[in-house]
Amino acid sequence: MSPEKFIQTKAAEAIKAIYGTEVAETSLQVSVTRKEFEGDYTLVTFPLLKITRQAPDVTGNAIGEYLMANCPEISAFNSVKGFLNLSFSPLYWNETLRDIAADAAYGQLPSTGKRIMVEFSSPNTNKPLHLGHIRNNLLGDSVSRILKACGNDVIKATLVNDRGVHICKSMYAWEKLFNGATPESTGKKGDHLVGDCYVAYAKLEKEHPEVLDDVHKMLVKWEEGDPHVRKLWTMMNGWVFKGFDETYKSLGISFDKVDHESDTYLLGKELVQEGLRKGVFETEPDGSVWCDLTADGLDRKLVLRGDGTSVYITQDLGTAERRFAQYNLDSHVYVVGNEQDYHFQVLKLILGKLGFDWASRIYHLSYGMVELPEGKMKSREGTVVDADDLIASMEEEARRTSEESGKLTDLSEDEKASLYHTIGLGALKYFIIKVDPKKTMLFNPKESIDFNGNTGPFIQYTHARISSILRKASADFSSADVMSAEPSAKEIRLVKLLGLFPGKVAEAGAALSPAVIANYAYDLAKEFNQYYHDTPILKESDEAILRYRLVLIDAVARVLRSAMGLLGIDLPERM
RNA sequence: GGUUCCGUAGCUCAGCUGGAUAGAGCAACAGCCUUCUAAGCUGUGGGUCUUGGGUUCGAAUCCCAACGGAAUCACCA
Repeated sequence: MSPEKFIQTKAAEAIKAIYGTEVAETSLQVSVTRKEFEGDYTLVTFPLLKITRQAPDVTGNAIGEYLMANCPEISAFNSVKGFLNLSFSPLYWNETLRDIAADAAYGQLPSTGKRIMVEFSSPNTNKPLHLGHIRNNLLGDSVSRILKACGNDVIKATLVNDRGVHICKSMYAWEKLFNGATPESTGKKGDHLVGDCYVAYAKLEKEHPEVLDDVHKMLVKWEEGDPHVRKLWTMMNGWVFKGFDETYKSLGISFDKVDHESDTYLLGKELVQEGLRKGVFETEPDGSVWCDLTADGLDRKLVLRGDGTSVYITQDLGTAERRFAQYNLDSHVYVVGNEQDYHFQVLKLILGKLGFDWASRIYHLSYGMVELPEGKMKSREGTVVDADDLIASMEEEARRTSEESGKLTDLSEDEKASLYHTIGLGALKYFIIKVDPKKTMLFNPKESIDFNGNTGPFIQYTHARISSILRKASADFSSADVMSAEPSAKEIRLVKLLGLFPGKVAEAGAALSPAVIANYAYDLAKEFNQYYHDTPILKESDEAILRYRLVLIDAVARVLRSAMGLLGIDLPERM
């Protein structure tokens, strides 16, 4: 039971005993006591004054005394204005630490029996991944891990946008301008080569607008299955997939289910027919089909063109229906930028009108754009921050910092390279994920991502410190008894923070916000560093105290690993 | 113009399911390495929480309005 819940339960008892009034436990407000005051948790008594009809102090003291007398876990209290500050006894914190230490899966919440699909990444195959995609990928990957930790069965899915006019543009430019260049012949990563084609096309179209007609003809040929166009398409997409695989691997991201739009773009047409039968949609004289959403405060939305071909939302309707049926989903999270807020609003509405009860369990994790100091990133103006370049520069930064410290000279080159990757990626991931997803965030390429302060490497470093102590510790603490310990104030603060972890996991899952976990991990690491600074852990002659400390810092390391693991960030043993 | 989101220290961000004197990091300045890893720790300065109303014992937090910024309202995806 969490400390908050414990106090709520006991305080409700107290109020019933003293004032004879039943209050709902959940209506009692309990928060962590502010640093300036004595105590661990605080019951806000202002709202109770109507019941007690007494001054705040009197009310606080009355409840405090009852709790002191009836709960061995409560060791002290003080009442300041409308705040009743309660201190837990060492017994309580020792129990908490013991339970955490004994729970190998601490932070993993009980199964909900629910299955959730998380769709993210969903790249276009006409250009390499950039910083905006990184935010999407990291959010999707992390939310998937968090929802899993919340006890759900999670399916990570992506829908590769591998067809359409934009893809044909790259193909057209390659045929006209690239003289048969291949990734092998140029030494370029496939996705970058195709990206170059796309940029070259944009330039070409500016000078010769008529080429767009040729591109449209190419798209028609693709749809007809023209062997030449299909062959070109398969080859160039192959290059891109290979490039993407490398980037995904480097980011540590994978999918359980990969859909391709070339397979799904015809889905949804039957749903349109069904919608017409149900009277949800209406046909215009030109044969186009619409959904009237004006009653919902939106516009009319096209769902099928006059020529019978699909639009974007048609296949999204169809894909959603297929996925819910095929995987028996309880809900579906789409990680897509906030520029598509309107699209998902419409998607949910239409699915609801079609009678799918799961429409209300579609969540759009809408995240803000990553902007540069000059403003938005634009592919055509060459102002995008390339994902591969960024990862490489982070690794380089990690190498520089590490070599300056000179601590790791005994590692092999492979071990070093792997470590720099871990640290560089940790810096990058944490930098992006610590920000509330829905906020637009700023990235300044001129100031490289920091390795000091509230950063990934700070937390990694904290873990490396703990690992170092545990390596040096000779005492065996695996079966240490912590129940008789008398923890210091700093130690209690650490235990208290450790106790918050499962609640943070639940909170992050409910809000679909990995930032909650990132901020928690930082708080814990910061608290540990303070403890580390003024407590020489190993220089303790009392074996019992030493073992208590080792159990404590081992638990801190474990929770840091779990928390950062939810963000997809590895913590090294040394750095 | 309609809708949605955002506005907190010089900069980047927490806090937002209402609670005590609004917190971190970076940058600046001043300290701490013969002591378990200084990617660390301690301290100083820095705020009309965009503005104005309202609800409340109590508002950065909830409601309304204004201002500023972003996105969107495609037979693009």
